[in-house]
Amino acid sequence: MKKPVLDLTPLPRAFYARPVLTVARACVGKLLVHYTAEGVIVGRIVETEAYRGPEDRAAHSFGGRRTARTEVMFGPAGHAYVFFVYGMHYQFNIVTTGAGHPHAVLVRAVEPVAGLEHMAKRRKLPETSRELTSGPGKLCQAFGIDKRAYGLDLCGRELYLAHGARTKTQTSARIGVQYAADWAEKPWRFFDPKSPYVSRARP
DNA sequence: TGAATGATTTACT
DNA sequence: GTAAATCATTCAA
Repeated sequence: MKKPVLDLTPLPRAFYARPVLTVARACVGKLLVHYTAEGVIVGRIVETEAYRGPEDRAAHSFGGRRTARTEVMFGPAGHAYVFFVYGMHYQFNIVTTGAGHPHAVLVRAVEPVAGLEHMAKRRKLPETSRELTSGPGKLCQAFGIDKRAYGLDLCGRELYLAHGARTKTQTSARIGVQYAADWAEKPWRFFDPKSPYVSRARP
Protein backbone atom coordinates (compact mmCIF):
# COMPACT_ATOMS: atom_id res chain seq x y z
CA MET A 1 0.00 0.00 0.00
CA LYS A 2 1.40 3.29 -1.04
CA LYS A 3 0.70 6.36 1.04
CA PRO A 4 -1.95 8.51 -0.69
CA VAL A 5 -0.63 11.75 -2.17
CA LEU A 6 -1.37 14.73 0.04
CA ASP A 7 -3.81 17.29 -1.32
CA LEU A 8 -1.88 20.52 -0.94
CA THR A 9 -4.27 22.91 -2.68
CA PRO A 10 -4.23 26.31 -0.91
CA LEU A 11 -7.43 27.26 0.91
CA PRO A 12 -9.26 30.24 -0.68
CA ARG A 13 -9.24 33.74 0.79
CA ALA A 14 -12.88 33.21 1.86
CA PHE A 15 -11.62 30.78 4.50
CA TYR A 16 -9.75 33.61 6.26
CA ALA A 17 -12.34 36.34 5.68
CA ARG A 18 -14.53 35.29 8.62
CA PRO A 19 -14.71 36.20 12.32
CA VAL A 20 -11.42 35.47 14.06
CA LEU A 21 -12.88 32.95 16.53
CA THR A 22 -14.42 31.00 13.65
CA VAL A 23 -11.15 30.91 11.76
CA ALA A 24 -9.14 29.98 14.88
CA ARG A 25 -11.34 26.95 15.46
CA ALA A 26 -11.43 26.03 11.76
CA CYS A 27 -7.62 26.07 11.55
CA VAL A 28 -7.25 23.12 13.93
CA GLY A 29 -6.76 20.05 11.75
CA LYS A 30 -5.72 22.04 8.66
CA LEU A 31 -2.31 21.60 7.07
CA LEU A 32 0.36 24.29 7.19
CA VAL A 33 2.50 24.15 4.04
CA HIS A 34 5.82 25.95 3.48
CA TYR A 35 7.92 25.63 0.34
CA THR A 36 11.53 26.36 1.31
CA ALA A 37 14.84 26.23 -0.51
CA GLU A 38 15.47 22.80 1.03
CA GLY A 39 12.07 21.36 0.17
CA VAL A 40 8.44 21.32 1.19
CA ILE A 41 7.51 21.20 4.86
CA VAL A 42 4.01 20.21 5.98
CA GLY A 43 2.44 20.11 9.44
CA ARG A 44 -1.06 19.54 10.80
CA ILE A 45 -2.21 22.42 12.98
CA VAL A 46 -3.23 21.18 16.44
CA GLU A 47 -3.29 24.39 18.50
CA THR A 48 -4.31 28.02 17.78
CA GLU A 49 -5.30 31.19 19.64
CA ALA A 50 -7.47 34.12 18.57
CA TYR A 51 -6.36 37.75 19.05
CA ARG A 52 -9.10 40.30 18.49
CA GLY A 53 -7.82 43.85 18.52
CA PRO A 54 -8.64 46.62 19.06
CA GLU A 55 -10.69 45.64 22.11
CA ASP A 56 -8.49 42.68 23.13
CA ARG A 57 -5.89 43.93 25.61
CA ALA A 58 -3.68 40.91 24.88
CA ALA A 59 -3.47 41.76 21.16
CA HIS A 60 -0.69 43.86 19.66
CA SER A 61 -3.37 45.76 17.78
CA PHE A 62 -5.12 46.70 21.04
CA GLY A 63 -6.65 50.15 20.91
CA GLY A 64 -6.17 50.25 17.14
CA ARG A 65 -2.42 50.61 17.54
CA ARG A 66 -1.21 50.80 13.96
CA THR A 67 2.59 50.66 13.62
CA ALA A 68 5.11 49.19 11.22
CA ARG A 69 4.81 45.91 13.11
CA THR A 70 1.01 45.65 13.23
CA GLU A 71 0.39 47.17 9.81
CA VAL A 72 -0.34 43.88 8.05
CA MET A 73 -3.15 43.10 10.50
CA PHE A 74 -5.04 46.14 9.25
CA GLY A 75 -4.92 44.85 5.68
CA PRO A 76 -7.02 42.18 3.96
CA ALA A 77 -7.47 38.67 5.40
CA GLY A 78 -5.23 35.78 4.41
CA HIS A 79 -1.82 37.32 5.02
CA ALA A 80 0.96 36.28 7.42
CA TYR A 81 1.71 38.31 10.54
CA VAL A 82 5.12 37.21 11.78
CA PHE A 83 6.79 38.93 14.74
CA PHE A 84 9.82 38.46 16.95
CA VAL A 85 9.75 38.23 20.76
CA TYR A 86 12.05 37.57 23.69
CA GLY A 87 15.04 38.34 21.49
CA MET A 88 15.05 34.86 19.98
CA HIS A 89 11.68 33.55 18.85
CA TYR A 90 9.32 34.17 15.94
CA GLN A 91 5.56 33.71 16.11
CA PHE A 92 3.41 32.91 13.09
CA ASN A 93 -0.08 34.41 12.83
CA ILE A 94 -2.81 34.45 10.21
CA VAL A 95 -4.62 37.73 9.52
CA THR A 96 -8.38 37.19 9.46
CA THR A 97 -11.72 38.94 9.01
CA GLY A 98 -10.98 41.82 6.60
CA ALA A 99 -9.29 45.17 6.00
CA GLY A 100 -9.73 47.55 8.92
CA HIS A 101 -10.19 44.70 11.43
CA PRO A 102 -6.83 43.94 13.10
CA HIS A 103 -7.70 40.37 14.08
CA ALA A 104 -5.30 37.42 13.86
CA VAL A 105 -4.90 33.74 14.70
CA LEU A 106 -1.69 32.62 16.38
CA VAL A 107 -0.59 29.12 15.33
CA ARG A 108 0.84 27.60 18.52
CA ALA A 109 1.58 23.99 17.57
CA VAL A 110 1.55 21.55 14.66
CA GLU A 111 2.18 17.84 14.11
CA PRO A 112 4.93 17.05 11.58
CA VAL A 113 3.48 15.53 8.39
CA ALA A 114 6.17 15.91 5.70
CA GLY A 115 9.69 17.25 5.45
CA LEU A 116 10.62 15.83 8.85
CA GLU A 117 14.28 15.79 7.91
CA HIS A 118 14.28 19.56 7.35
CA MET A 119 12.53 20.20 10.67
CA ALA A 120 14.92 17.95 12.56
CA LYS A 121 17.93 19.66 10.98
CA ARG A 122 16.72 23.16 11.84
CA ARG A 123 15.76 22.16 15.38
CA LYS A 124 18.85 19.97 15.91
CA LEU A 125 16.63 17.21 17.29
CA PRO A 126 15.70 13.68 16.17
CA GLU A 127 12.75 13.43 13.76
CA THR A 128 10.78 11.56 16.41
CA SER A 129 11.05 14.28 19.05
CA ARG A 130 7.84 15.89 20.21
CA GLU A 131 9.81 19.07 20.84
CA LEU A 132 10.09 19.51 17.06
CA THR A 133 6.93 21.63 16.64
CA SER A 134 5.11 21.63 20.02
CA GLY A 135 5.14 25.40 20.58
CA PRO A 136 4.80 28.68 18.65
CA GLY A 137 8.53 29.44 18.61
CA LYS A 138 9.46 25.83 17.94
CA LEU A 139 7.27 25.43 14.87
CA CYS A 140 8.60 28.66 13.35
CA GLN A 141 12.15 27.38 13.72
CA ALA A 142 11.19 23.97 12.32
CA PHE A 143 9.40 25.54 9.33
CA GLY A 144 12.09 28.15 8.74
CA ILE A 145 9.56 30.97 9.22
CA ASP A 146 11.19 34.31 10.04
CA LYS A 147 10.69 38.01 9.37
CA ARG A 148 10.99 37.43 5.62
CA ALA A 149 7.56 35.78 5.82
CA TYR A 150 6.01 38.97 7.23
CA GLY A 151 3.08 40.05 5.07
CA LEU A 152 3.19 37.03 2.76
CA ASP A 153 -0.10 36.30 0.99
CA LEU A 154 -1.34 32.91 2.19
CA CYS A 155 -3.22 32.57 -1.09
CA GLY A 156 0.16 32.36 -2.83
CA ARG A 157 2.26 29.25 -3.41
CA GLU A 158 4.99 29.64 -0.80
CA LEU A 159 3.30 29.56 2.59
CA TYR A 160 -0.36 28.64 3.04
CA LEU A 161 -2.98 26.37 4.62
CA ALA A 162 -4.46 23.31 2.94
CA HIS A 163 -7.45 21.16 3.74
CA GLY A 164 -7.00 18.50 6.42
CA ALA A 165 -9.06 15.94 8.30
CA ARG A 166 -11.74 17.26 10.61
CA THR A 167 -11.02 16.74 14.29
CA LYS A 168 -12.59 17.42 17.65
CA THR A 169 -11.54 20.72 19.18
CA GLN A 170 -11.28 21.72 22.80
CA THR A 171 -10.98 25.27 24.16
CA SER A 172 -9.11 26.87 27.04
CA ALA A 173 -7.68 30.19 28.17
CA ARG A 174 -4.81 31.62 26.17
CA ILE A 175 -1.24 31.12 27.26
CA GLY A 176 1.43 33.68 28.10
CA VAL A 177 -0.84 36.73 28.25
CA GLN A 178 -1.41 37.08 32.01
CA TYR A 179 -0.49 40.77 31.76
CA ALA A 180 -3.79 41.34 29.94
CA ALA A 181 -5.93 40.73 33.05
CA ASP A 182 -9.48 39.61 32.28
CA TRP A 183 -8.79 39.21 28.58
CA ALA A 184 -6.35 36.44 29.40
CA GLU A 185 -9.15 34.26 30.72
CA LYS A 186 -11.27 34.19 27.60
CA PRO A 187 -11.48 30.67 26.07
CA TRP A 188 -9.82 31.75 22.86
CA ARG A 189 -7.34 28.90 22.60
CA PHE A 190 -8.35 25.96 20.40
CA PHE A 191 -6.56 22.62 20.31
CA ASP A 192 -6.87 18.95 19.48
CA PRO A 193 -6.80 17.18 22.87
CA LYS A 194 -5.60 13.94 21.27
CA SER A 195 -2.41 15.35 19.81
CA PRO A 196 0.87 14.78 21.67
CA TYR A 197 2.24 17.92 19.99
CA VAL A 198 -0.03 20.41 21.80
CA SER A 199 2.13 22.76 23.87
CA ARG A 200 2.00 22.19 27.61
CA ALA A 201 0.03 24.61 29.77
CA ARG A 202 1.92 27.30 31.61
CA PRO A 203 3.50 26.25 34.91
C1' DT B 1 18.60 58.87 22.83
C1' DG B 2 17.53 55.55 26.42
C1' DA B 3 15.02 52.17 29.22
C1' DA B 4 11.54 48.60 29.70
C1' DT B 5 9.51 44.53 28.20
C1' DG B 6 7.56 40.54 25.87
C1' DA B 7 1.61 35.98 22.19
C1' DT B 8 9.05 31.74 24.56
C1' DT B 9 12.38 28.12 25.09
C1' DT B 10 15.90 25.96 27.41
C1' DA B 11 18.87 24.67 30.97
C1' DC B 12 19.73 24.23 35.54
C1' DT B 13 18.76 23.61 40.92
C1' DG C 1 10.36 24.74 40.49
C1' DT C 2 13.24 29.29 38.72
C1' DA C 3 16.20 31.97 35.73
C1' DA C 4 18.91 33.24 31.76
C1' DA C 5 19.27 34.17 26.96
C1' DT C 6 18.74 38.30 23.86
C1' DC C 7 16.77 42.13 20.73
C1' DA C 8 12.99 44.49 18.01
C1' DT C 9 9.50 47.37 19.26
C1' DT C 10 7.45 50.72 21.98
C1' DC C 11 7.07 54.72 24.83
C1' DA C 12 8.80 58.46 27.52
C1' DA C 13 11.50 62.62 27.40
